[in-house]
Amino acid sequence: MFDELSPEQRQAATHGDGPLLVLAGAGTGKTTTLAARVAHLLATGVPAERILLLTFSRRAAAEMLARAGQLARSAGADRVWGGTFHAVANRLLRLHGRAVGLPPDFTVLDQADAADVLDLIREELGFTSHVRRTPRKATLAAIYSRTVNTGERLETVIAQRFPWCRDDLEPIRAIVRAYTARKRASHLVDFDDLLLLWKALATDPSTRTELAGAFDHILVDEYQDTNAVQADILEGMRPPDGPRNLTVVGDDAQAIYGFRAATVRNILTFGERFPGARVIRLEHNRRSTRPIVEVANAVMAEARARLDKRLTSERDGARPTLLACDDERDQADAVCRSILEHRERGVALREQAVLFRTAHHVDLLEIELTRRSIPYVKYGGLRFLEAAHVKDALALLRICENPRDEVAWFRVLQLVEGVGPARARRLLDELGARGGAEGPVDLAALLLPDLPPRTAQGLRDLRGLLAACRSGALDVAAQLERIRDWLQPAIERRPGSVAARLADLDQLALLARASPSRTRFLDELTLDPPSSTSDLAGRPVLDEDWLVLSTIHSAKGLEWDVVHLIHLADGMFPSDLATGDEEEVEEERRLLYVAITRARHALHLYAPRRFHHRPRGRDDAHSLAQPSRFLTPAVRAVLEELAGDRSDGGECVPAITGVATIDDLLSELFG
DNA sequence: CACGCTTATATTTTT
DNA sequence: TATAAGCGTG
Repeated sequence: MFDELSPEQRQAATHGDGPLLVLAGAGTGKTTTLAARVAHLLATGVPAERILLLTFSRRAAAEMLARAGQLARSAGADRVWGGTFHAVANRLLRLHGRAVGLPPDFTVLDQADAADVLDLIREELGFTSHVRRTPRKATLAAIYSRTVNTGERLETVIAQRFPWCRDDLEPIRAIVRAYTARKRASHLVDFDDLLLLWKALATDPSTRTELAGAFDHILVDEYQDTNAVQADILEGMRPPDGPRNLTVVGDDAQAIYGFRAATVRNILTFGERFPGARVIRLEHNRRSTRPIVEVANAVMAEARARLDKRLTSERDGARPTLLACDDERDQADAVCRSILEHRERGVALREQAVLFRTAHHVDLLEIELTRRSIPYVKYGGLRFLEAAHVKDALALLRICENPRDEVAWFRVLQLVEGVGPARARRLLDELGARGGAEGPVDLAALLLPDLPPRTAQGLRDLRGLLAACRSGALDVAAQLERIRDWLQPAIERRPGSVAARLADLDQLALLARASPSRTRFLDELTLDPPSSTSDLAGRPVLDEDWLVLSTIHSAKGLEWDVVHLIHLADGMFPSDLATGDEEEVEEERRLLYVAITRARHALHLYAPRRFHHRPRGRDDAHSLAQPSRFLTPAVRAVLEELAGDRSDGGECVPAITGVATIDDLLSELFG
C-alpha cells in the first residue's frame, strides 16, 4: 500500500500515538504523506468520523480524502471530517453553539459583510467628517480582524499597520466596540468569531469534554499558516483520557499569511506545547528539477532566520530563465509567446500557470490573452460574490434564514422604491430586527401607514416574497428564481448590462441546485466561495484546455509543469506596501520561494523595467523600477539571463511628455 | 427624506 | 473601478 513512499514519508504515515510534527519542504510529498496517514488510520480501524483533517482550503481537503480513499481501498474516507478551520468551526457551532450562547440560526458574515455592518454603525454613530476623509469600511474591517487575531491592543495595531488612520483612533474604537455588541444581538458571526467561538467551545470547562472527545486523530496541513487562536483550539481539543493524537505538517519557509496574523511560532514551539512530539523532516523534493530547486535554495539562503533545511532533487532540467522586459506590454507579449512555445512542445495550457504578487499585476496580460484567444481561468479575488445584485439576492436568503440579520434587511429594504437609509432604519425598528430588540421579528410591520402608494406596494411585494421563501414549499433554487424576478425591476433601474446581471442570478440558482438546504448553501458560499473566475465574456464552457492565472497566495499547495512568474520588479515584488519592516520583507521572500517551487520542469521569471501609470491611457506617464531586490547576484548566478527581445518594430522613440520620459531619454543618451 | 448627480481619492495577499 | 462625501431637486 505504501510502496511509493520514501522511508521518511512512511514513518510519518504510520506513526502511532502521540503528537507528530512533519517538517516538509516544498514539493516533498506533503499531500501524499498526509493522505497516506489518513489511509493508514482508516486501515487500522479508526472510525472515519473520528478523524479530523484541517486544511487550508476545501479543495485541498477533498483531494486528500479522495487519495486516502483510493489508498485504503475502503469506503468511509468521505466520512472523515475535512475542511478549513473556519468551515469546521461552522459545523461544530451549528451542532454545539448553544453551549456557548450562540443561537443555531446565526448567519456567517464574510469580510465584505462585516465591512457593511461596520459602515452601518459608523453612520449611526455619526462618524463622518466634514473636513477629512475617514477610513474606508474595508479598512475598518481589516483593523478589527487584525486586532482580534493578534491579540494586540488597538492602538498598537493602528500605529504599526495602519498609521494613516492614527488620527481616527477614538472613532474606530467606538465603532468596533459597537460592532461586537451588534453582532451578538443580530445573531451574526464573522470569520474571526468562528475561530474564537470554537476556541471557547474547546476550552470552556462545561463544553470541552463533549467536544474534546469527538475525535481520536486530528491532522493539520499548512501548519505554518495557522495563528495563535488556531493553536489554542488544537490544544483545547485534547481527549479527556488517552493520547493526544495530533499530526501537523508545515514548512516555515512557506509561511506567507503573516498579514492574517499567522505565526511560525506555532511550528517553532510545537515541541514545548505538545511534549513528547516526534519530528520528521522531509527534504527530498520530488516535484521540481534540480536547477529549479537550486534557485529556490539560493533565494532562501538569504533569508534572515529559518529552520535549517535545504531541498535536494535528482532530476535534470533546463535552467530557469530571467527575462528583462521593457515594460508591461513587452512582458505580456513575452509571456504569451513562451506559453505558446511550450504548448507547441506538448505542454498543455492547463499544465502551465502565470503567477503574480497582486491581482492587478495581470490586467494587461489578460487583455493580451483575450486578444490572442488563449483561454484562461483566474484564481484569487473573485468578483462574482462582490457584485451588488448577487449580494442583494443573498441578503434576501439570509433574511429568510435569520430574520434578525440587520445588515441584510438594511440592504434589501433600500431596494424598494422610495426607501432610503432613514426609512430603512424606521422599518427595522418596527420589525424588531434592530440590534438589541427582543421577541420575534414581525413581517406585518412592513405595512407601515403613511407611505407613498408605490412604496407601500413595493413593501407588500417584498413581504409576499419572503413569506413564499420561508414557507418551506420551495427549495433554494426555486427561492432564488422568485428572488430573481423580484429583483429584476431594481436591476433594470441601475445602469449597466441588465442581461449580464440577470444571468449572474441564474448562475446562482444553478449553483443552489447542488445544495440540500438554504443553510448549507449560504454557509458554503461564504466559507468556500467559487475561487476561480472567467467573468468577462460570460462563463466559458471549460471542457477544453485553459491556462491558469493565480496570485501566489492562491497557488499554495498547487503545482504545474511550467510556471511563469511576472512583475519581478522592486516595488511590485516585493510590494512596496510590504517593505515597512524587515519581517514583512522576509515574508515577501518566502512568497517568492513558494512561487518558484510550484514549477515542475520549467520556470520563467520576467522583470519589466518601466511601468506606465495608465497602461490604457494615451499618455506616456510612467515610472522606472529596479529589478526585484531578491534577484541578488547569488540568485542570478543560477538563472539563465535573457536579454529583452524587441523584435517587433526596431528602435522606438519615446514620446516626450513628462520629466520621467526626458530623464529616461537622457539616461539612454548618456549610456 | 429619497435620489440622482458631481468630485476627489485611493495602500496586497484571504478564511 | 469603487467608494466616501457633498449638493440640489422634488
